Amino acid sequence: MKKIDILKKLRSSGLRPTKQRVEIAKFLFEREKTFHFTVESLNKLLIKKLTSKIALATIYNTVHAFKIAGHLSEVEVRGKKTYFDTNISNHHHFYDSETAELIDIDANDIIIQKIPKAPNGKKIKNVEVFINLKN
Amino acid sequence: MKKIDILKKLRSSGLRPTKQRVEIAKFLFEREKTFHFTVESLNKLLIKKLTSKIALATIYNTVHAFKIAGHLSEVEVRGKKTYFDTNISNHHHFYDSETAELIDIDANDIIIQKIPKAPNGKKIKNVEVFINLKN
DNA sequence: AATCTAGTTTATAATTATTCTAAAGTGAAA
DNA sequence: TTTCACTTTAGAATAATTATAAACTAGATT
Repeated sequence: MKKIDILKKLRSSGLRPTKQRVEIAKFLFEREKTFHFTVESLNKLLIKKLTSKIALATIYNTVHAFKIAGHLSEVEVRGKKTYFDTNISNHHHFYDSETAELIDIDANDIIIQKIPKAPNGKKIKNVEVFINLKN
Repeated sequence: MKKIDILKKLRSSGLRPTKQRVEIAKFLFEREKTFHFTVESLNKLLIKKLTSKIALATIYNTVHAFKIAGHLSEVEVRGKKTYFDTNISNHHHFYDSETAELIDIDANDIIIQKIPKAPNGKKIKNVEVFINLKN
């Protein structure tokens, strides 16, 4: 994803392309593979990469704004920190609690044959499968 | 579940049946249906039910001890608070984010046809399906 | 280009869930 | 009934996240 596309992405979702947002967006979206992170891990990586520091609160704000805009998804993992994923397509996860690491599973690699009806007036928003790993 | 069984349950898992543990165990396990709760919600309910207050730290300790002993399971829901479930059999959940409510899904009500192999030297510990609901 | 302004960033304080601490209390073995 | 390892307790500490409010800035308006 090129700089011009980063700007487009931000503007089209109503986010003013500030210096900080552009830096974070470049870091997150200019990559081939999907990327899993927490705000803390992202902060550390940004400190290494950038010369000027971005305030932690800004990273929280930005990640949240990207999530609202649909550019990031939040992953259903229990634990202290919240995980985010640059893969916003419908998919599933392995979770290795030893290493606190997430691995994407393509939606096509899991087929659910039988599923219950949603209760009383509710609808199914999405189905997420979690495969917890051990050694 | 009767009082004598509560005592057995505690003793057999190496937990000294103190006044507080017995009260909490009675509250949690003397019921027909499975029960979902957070430490906060449990605390509020216990305050209503009991005459003497149990320290919040004790509720944390006890719930944790019950979980280690296998009498409770911790549910994988993203969010600030940790959810526990008196249903310790292998099963799945609906999650209604509007009401922050969990509903059990019997393991037999979901059949997974295809599942990927665990990565490099890892094994599958368990598979948990989450069905997120909307209105 | 200078001005303006709503939206943004920032440092720091506040909040919230949870864990830690260490002193006082207690089940149950001897 | 004495003893002691295990528990409970109140309150402090920790850690992730959110709120605050002052300073800053992208981009529209003049």
